[in-house]
Amino acid sequence: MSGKPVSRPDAPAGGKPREKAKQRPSGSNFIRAIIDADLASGKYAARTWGGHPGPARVHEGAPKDPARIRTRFPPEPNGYLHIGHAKSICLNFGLARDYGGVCHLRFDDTNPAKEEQEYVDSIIEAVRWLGFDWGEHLYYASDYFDTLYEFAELFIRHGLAYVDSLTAEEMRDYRGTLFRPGRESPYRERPADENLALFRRMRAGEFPDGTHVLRLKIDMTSGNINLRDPVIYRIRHAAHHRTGDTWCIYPLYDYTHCISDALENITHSICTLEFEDHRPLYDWVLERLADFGALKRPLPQQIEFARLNLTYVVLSKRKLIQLVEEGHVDGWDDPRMPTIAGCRRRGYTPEAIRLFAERIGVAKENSTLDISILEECLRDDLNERAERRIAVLDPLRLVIDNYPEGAEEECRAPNHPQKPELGRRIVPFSRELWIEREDFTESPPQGYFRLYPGNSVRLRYGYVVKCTGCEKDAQGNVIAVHCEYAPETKSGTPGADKVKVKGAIHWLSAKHACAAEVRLYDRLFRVPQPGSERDVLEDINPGSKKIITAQLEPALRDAKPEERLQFERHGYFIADRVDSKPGVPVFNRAVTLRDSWAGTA
RNA sequence: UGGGGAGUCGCCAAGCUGGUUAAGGCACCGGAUUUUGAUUCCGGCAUACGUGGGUUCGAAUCCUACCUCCCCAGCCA
Repeated sequence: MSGKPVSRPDAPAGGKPREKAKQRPSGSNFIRAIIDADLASGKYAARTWGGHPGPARVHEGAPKDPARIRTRFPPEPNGYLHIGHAKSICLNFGLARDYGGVCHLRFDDTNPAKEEQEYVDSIIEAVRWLGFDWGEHLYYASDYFDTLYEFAELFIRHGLAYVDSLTAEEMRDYRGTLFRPGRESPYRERPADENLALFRRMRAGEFPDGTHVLRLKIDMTSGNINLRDPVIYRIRHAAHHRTGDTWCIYPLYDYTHCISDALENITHSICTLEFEDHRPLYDWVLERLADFGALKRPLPQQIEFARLNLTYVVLSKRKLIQLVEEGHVDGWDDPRMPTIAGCRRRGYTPEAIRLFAERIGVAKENSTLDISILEECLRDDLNERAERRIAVLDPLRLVIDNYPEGAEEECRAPNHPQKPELGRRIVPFSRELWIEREDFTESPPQGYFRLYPGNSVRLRYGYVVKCTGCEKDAQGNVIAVHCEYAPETKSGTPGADKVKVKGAIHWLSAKHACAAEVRLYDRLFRVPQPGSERDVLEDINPGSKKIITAQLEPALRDAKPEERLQFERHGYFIADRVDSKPGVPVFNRAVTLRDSWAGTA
């Protein structure tokens, strides 16, 4: 697989003069500090077993080398992955890579009502596309249903779990509030054998949904509500995408996740901040199981970090689903969507997303990053790699009056200005060209150095031309610009540079150019915090997608699907992987070039 | 009226076993190169670490009080 490691930021990349001060671990973060300490203390050195030694069978995929650092990325297959998940993926897989460990991909599929195979498939594709490889370590929480069940009986036998028959509403009432302790359920003191019998009947399908649950017996007065006898099993007569109708009781997250981690010998279980309150429960379950002899120490430890927030996008699953289902976007992979699939189709590279994850760091402070940081990462990556091409997005006819009619010639344009090894291609030149409408004006603003009557510019890779005037239609719209060229200024010929001009514009021979569909994408939302002031739908940017017919240079006709190119002076574009046909590419604009000229727009 | 977290430059983020000129990135501002107003390059950019006290020769780092923000009352994850 293409698990090409991203170079660490503190790895001297090309000997840049960055190591002037004393070398600091710029990639350091609090999680690495924890791992470093665990490694230094030899916490995992003694681990030699290949799975838990409890009453349940050892999971067949149990890691063979448990002493290594082991992380996991544990999505619930109930939606598409987005850029926020990418942060977690890069973190978990990155840690494993840097510490010579492994990272598991585990589907947290304990709620059959929400989960689907389609999501499993899309998640696998997304993680792979990002460039990460879990090797043999693809797991499902549902792989552990048998073990989880056996452990539950263990809790019951030890008097630490009981079947509660309160209704959901009653249970909420008994739970208390944030400020008031809860009360114990009247069913709390059911004898173990009765609980066991009831639990088995729950499993056997004798009860309808919602009639009973299995709860851990911890502390109804705890200030931490997660410890007020959390429910660990509920009855759900629903088919599961993997286990079908085998089960009608399903374990809940808090109970499942920690045990799954332990069964896989995860060393560091990294999750987001909102689970901080759950850590005591995570530890409680595992400690008891270790006490029972069902698990061995050292146990995995949960570590929380701040999830990613980005301006101008929404990342909540609910809102994303709404955008798709109500048709505000063209599906999960709409190039304006912050999903991994959307980023891919927009033209993002896995490298750019990994670079982004590296740049933003990891900490526990809630923060919102500006989307421009992501965009800049794409530019950084594509600037290096994307070949340059010419496209005129808003064509205006330019006639070179002193150029022979019917004549044509070839101009050579390098594929990359800094990388001659990438070669060059031919761009035909003739008397009538397409130029960008915004590259001509009759009344130039201060500092404008493109075409206007009397001014000269260089036609990139071609000649210097001097504007002589323009033609207008009845409404006064400019329909053609006229100019005269200086034959001695052709690029690549001796003395071509003698004439100095400030501006250089791109152009295409009208006769040779081909028309193509180009989609200009902009931010999906027009405000930094969509939905914060009004309904999120009202914050949608009505101009987030513009479809135009642009003129392309001949070489662009053969662009392969997903080929990424820079359209000079415009930005980076990708040949759409879905809609491009052989010889008829359709391009998506991934991101514009930076433009420091204030006169633009 | 409970429990759990976080506050370092415009945005992220190191440092936090006390002693550094308080890393780095992004943004921004200069200037140089440039046939992309791109890229690249060079330079600048926190006497300041939520606030007030305290300990100390010395505190972003320790103590203390306070302020602000975030999360938690699913048989979701």
